[in-house]
Amino acid sequence: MGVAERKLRAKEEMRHRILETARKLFLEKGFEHTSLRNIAEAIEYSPATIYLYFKDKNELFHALHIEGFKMMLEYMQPLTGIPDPFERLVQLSYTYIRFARENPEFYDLMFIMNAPMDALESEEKWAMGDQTFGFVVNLIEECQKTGRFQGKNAYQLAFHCWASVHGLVSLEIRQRTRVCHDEKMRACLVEDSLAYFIDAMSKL
Amino acid sequence: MGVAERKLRAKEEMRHRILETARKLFLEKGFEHTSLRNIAEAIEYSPATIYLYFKDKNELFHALHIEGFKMMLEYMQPLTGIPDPFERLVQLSYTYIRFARENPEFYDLMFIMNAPMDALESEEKWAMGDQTFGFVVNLIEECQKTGRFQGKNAYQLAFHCWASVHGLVSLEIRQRTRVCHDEKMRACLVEDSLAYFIDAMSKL
DNA sequence: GACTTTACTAAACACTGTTCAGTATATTTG
DNA sequence: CAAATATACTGAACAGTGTTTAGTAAAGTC
Repeated sequence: MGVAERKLRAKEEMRHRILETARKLFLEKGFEHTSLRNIAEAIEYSPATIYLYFKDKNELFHALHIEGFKMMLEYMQPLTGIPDPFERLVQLSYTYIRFARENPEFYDLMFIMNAPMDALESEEKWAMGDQTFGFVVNLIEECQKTGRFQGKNAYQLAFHCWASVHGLVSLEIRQRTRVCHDEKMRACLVEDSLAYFIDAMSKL
Repeated sequence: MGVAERKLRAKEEMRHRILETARKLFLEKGFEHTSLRNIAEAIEYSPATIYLYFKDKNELFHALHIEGFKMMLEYMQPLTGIPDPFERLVQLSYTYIRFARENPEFYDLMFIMNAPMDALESEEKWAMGDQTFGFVVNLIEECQKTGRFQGKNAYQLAFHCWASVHGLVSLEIRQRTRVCHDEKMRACLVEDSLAYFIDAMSKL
């Protein structure tokens, strides 16, 4: 019964091809300016075909949402080599910002846009986000083992870290750093603010 | 020549009417789900009429963008009564969060969405944002007069404050606080994180 | 009363996401 | 092998979007 398997493989391949093309177009022209018809044209199929592989545009978004988290986890991988957990936390902040800057469209999709959140009612879909957040929680807990952050809730503190760095990154991505007219200062606005945050964490 | 004046008044009134209706619909159904045709129908005019008063949808957005900042400044007004500048800064954070929670659609438009930013190439359009940001910068400078934040750049520090609070608020608005499954903890995630921030500022 | 300006609109254009009847091909069955 | 069925795909349509333009009817000016 090799036929059924071949068909299944072809089906998955097609799904993959749609996803690859979607990602390419999204990164080229941004999410707002990429339509299903654009993607369909790129893969040389009719728009209706996409609906045979994805429920709707949101499901396509969500698939990329997951891809984004996988990418981010790859960014985080090298950090496991750093022995001191607090230094690992510091480097995590830098890596997070680097990920956001190198993949602004993905960052947008993962943490700013609300479109892919609509479909995220079912629990299991949160798996990737949970895993990434869990990464931070673990890090905080390891810091606590070395005597840091005593008596603090690890989840609470992880959220605090996330929000602090996200605040910087999201303002930059959405061009709100322009309130600072001095171009030289604007260039290091995020870095300097991050330094304040890290300093505060070290004193916590 | 009262005719020209009356016409001008009527023109402004119409502009106002469109804006009021747009705001009402935006707040009712959200930005994504409000079209120019919806607005046109509500004011009982043709969609094309709106284009006689606003260059395009972005200009309409931008007008509401300004309204949002005016609202926000009103929220901030009572704070001037607080004598201690640091306490004023603390209360500013609370007020900022309250504004965001009471007017999530406006907050979205002002600080998260990128649609209205497209049109914001010309300098003068930044006036309202500048004024609000200036409010924070002044506050930091007043704190410095009482001995706080010595040797720090006021603009830099103001951005840090803004980003810290924005990080919290934007994650909440875009439903990313859901990574925390414990409902009880989720309820005070933002407040507790803000407490960390304020504590850090007091020690700076 | 004729001329011009103003305010407005119907209709179209080029898009968007989405659905569905229909078709051509591939596979299974008698 | 031929007939029946299942699969993969599409053209065309639907209902919506922002935007433009030609044309109209009323108001104001001379």
